[in-house]
Amino acid sequence: MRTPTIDDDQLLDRLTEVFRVHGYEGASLSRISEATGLQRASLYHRFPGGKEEMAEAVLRRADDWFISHILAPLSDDQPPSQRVERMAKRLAHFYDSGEHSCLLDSLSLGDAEAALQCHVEQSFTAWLGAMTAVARAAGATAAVAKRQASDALVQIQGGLVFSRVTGDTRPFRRVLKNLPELLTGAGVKKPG
Amino acid sequence: MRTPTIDDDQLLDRLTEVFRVHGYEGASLSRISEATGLQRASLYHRFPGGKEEMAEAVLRRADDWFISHILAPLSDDQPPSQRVERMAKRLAHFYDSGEHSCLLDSLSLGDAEAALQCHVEQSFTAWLGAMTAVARAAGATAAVAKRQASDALVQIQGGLVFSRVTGDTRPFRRVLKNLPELLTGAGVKKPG
DNA sequence: GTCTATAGCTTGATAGAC
DNA sequence: GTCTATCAAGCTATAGAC
Repeated sequence: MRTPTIDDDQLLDRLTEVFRVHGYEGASLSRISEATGLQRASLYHRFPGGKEEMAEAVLRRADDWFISHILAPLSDDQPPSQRVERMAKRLAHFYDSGEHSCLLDSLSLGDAEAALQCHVEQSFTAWLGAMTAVARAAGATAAVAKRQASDALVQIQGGLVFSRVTGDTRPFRRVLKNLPELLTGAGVKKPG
Repeated sequence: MRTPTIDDDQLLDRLTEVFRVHGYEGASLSRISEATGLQRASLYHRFPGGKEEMAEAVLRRADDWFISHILAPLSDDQPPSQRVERMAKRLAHFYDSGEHSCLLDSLSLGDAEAALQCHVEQSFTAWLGAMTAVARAAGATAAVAKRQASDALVQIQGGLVFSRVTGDTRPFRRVLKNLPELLTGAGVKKPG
């Protein structure tokens, strides 16, 4: 390389934030260039497919992180309620306690390319499936588990919308706290 | 007028849909022109302030409808649970059972003008206030009522996001059905 | 692997005819 | 009150130097 440059991880971090905050259409190359410190042509060197490839790369990496840190631990051998508690804790980190909106939500609005929208839907479905499985493991029937998982995703996404519009993250944090009960029927264990 | 033209109500209908589906940035004048059948210059004749004035007009009309049809009836003299049931029924119509996303959500993303974002937040707050009041009327303390209203709004918005991403409107419809219990503690009355 | 420069198109907005 | 024609600015994308 000729001059020092930003590494892939940092680059994807910055890209993720731009897409998350501005959505697909709002994430203009000017904004991306400003956020990453790279000129247009450099961005096209890293992502020959242009803006859509950038969004796909961002989604793919978010998926990887989400699957390994949040979904996979949902099916280990601990008690279901503890698995959900851990998911809630990691979701709190992932969304910065509600300060961050959801990339899937941002990219689902409006006019992202069809392939992107499809990817978003699949990520959503994977999340739903993992939560359904843990609800089943906690003893729910298939139908009830599916309903509980949908309700959980509804409340998580709604909490994030609420935070974005009002700036008040308390409802989102309340949702996370109530996730174990919602998904496994297990109330929070009070010591003593 | 020289030639027949679209009336204000129809025009605002079309505009509302474009902003709802595409968000503020995605609602380009080309799309608006196509959706309304009016050329750019004609749109500027109706809305001298341009795109921002169009969005403001759309928001203002949505507010009017929402306040008179949904919020005002929340504070009449019927039993609280019946007021909420009526709100749920009208929300089902307003959002076409979840097929329509929320204008407030769409306009809150990304880079709508600051004045718009402020308007969106105020509409959200008015809705919260009306639901808080009906929860109080049902006997909740101020703190509990506020929490219930926030939870209701979280679930409504989350249900709409869920519908938009997955195309499955069932969770949203379930949210509406459960609103009376959530806001007033009244289960659905089973006849007999 | 970055940069400058620019092509070609779309955007939001205006001017002026009818 | 609509239209055609146009503007300057912004957009995505590319060419080519270093």
